[in-house]
Amino acid sequence: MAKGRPRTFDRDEALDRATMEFWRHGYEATSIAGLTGAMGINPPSLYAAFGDKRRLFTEVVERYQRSYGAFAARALDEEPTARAAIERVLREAAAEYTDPAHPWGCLIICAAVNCGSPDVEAEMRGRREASKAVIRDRIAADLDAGHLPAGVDPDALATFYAATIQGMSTQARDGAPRERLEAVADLAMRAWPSSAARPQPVDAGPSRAD
Amino acid sequence: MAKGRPRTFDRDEALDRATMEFWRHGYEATSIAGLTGAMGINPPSLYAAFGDKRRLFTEVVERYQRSYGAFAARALDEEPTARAAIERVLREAAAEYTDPAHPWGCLIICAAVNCGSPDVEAEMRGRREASKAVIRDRIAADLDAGHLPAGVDPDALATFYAATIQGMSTQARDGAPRERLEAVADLAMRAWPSSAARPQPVDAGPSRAD
DNA sequence: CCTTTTATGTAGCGATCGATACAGTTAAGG
DNA sequence: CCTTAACTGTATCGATCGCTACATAAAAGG
Repeated sequence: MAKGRPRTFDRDEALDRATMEFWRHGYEATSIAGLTGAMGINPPSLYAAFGDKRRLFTEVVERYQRSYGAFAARALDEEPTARAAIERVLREAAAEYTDPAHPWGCLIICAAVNCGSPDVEAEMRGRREASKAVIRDRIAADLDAGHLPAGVDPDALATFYAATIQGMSTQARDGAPRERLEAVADLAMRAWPSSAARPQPVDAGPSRAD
Repeated sequence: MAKGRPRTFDRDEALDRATMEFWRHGYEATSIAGLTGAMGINPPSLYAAFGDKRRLFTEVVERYQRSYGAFAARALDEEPTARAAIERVLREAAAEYTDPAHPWGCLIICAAVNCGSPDVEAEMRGRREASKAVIRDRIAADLDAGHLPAGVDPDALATFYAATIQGMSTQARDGAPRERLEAVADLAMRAWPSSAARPQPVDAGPSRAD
């Protein structure tokens, strides 16, 4: 089928290596030399297989969303209520953002903060806004179904939990361990509308899972 | 007194211009050409007055903490309780991070996320950790004074509010307006330990100021 | 005046940036 | 076998990076 000389490297593995580089250093601070070094290939192979740095980054980000970043959409889709869904998102984020198997924090949140290229910045901002919209819609659906008190503002609540997730990502980047992020998740869930109506035990640190 | 030729530009104003550049683009993405262009001077004047890019950035950051970033330490010092202090910090952050007079978000949080230089990253992380420690100490002081229920974990609570502030910074960067950040602040305050014991009215969106 | 000291503008340093030209290599189709 | 097409390694390209040498300009001290 394929005519010419076949490539001598595994495309998916090269993408994984590139993902780690972008995840660690961000879009701009990751150089072609750094990428080719990590991927074990030479520049012409990179450009032949992935187009250019910009397109490689987009492919990395889309791949990231389908793997590492899929837990949020999955929880929002599978859990029976918005509250359970968001609680699960926060708990899984605490685990995911501190996983020693890869760089800490979220690539979508971290990788294009200090970016000279406005369109890369805009693309990532668009993805963050899209994720926030999914949260908002899930809350709005529960509100329409009567699972939430009337008067709740889905936009405000979605912004709060989006901000919580982004703050957890920053904390993870700064070295906060999983248990501490889980404590953040617990505290954030106390802002949930219905929870104000029924008293809760005072926070006594993260719930131990062992 | 001063011997040689006096400089023809205002050092403080040049620092302000440099601050805006670093604030907008971050440490690495801000070039010497961009800095000198914004400051209205030539490279030799920059190096004579500020040392190099690294030292100029540190001076910018210290100046930032004494001006734009001083509201947090001020609130934590002036308010009678940790709760009032943190609530004020969040409210002032909502205003500060969305002020149209300067770039959105917090320079300490934003400016060295994608950074090839580990020591710049470490310096900024150190400043974030120091700010979090101030919050923790304020909470611990209230706990010791009996203003908070026993069992409260000052570290967990401080991490939560630090994450909230960092999330608000990211939301501001992404264009969230002040009122939405104030709604985030209101929701975050519902995680305050003592608030769980007394029911609160359900969130009905940001409190209108008009 | 003249010397000393500092700031300024021009012009360019070596290094690195993202991206390629080119020749050589390895496969499939005929 | 021969042509065609694709991939690979070397060796760059022009542009930009942070930074500075150098000559000139403008002040104070003598």
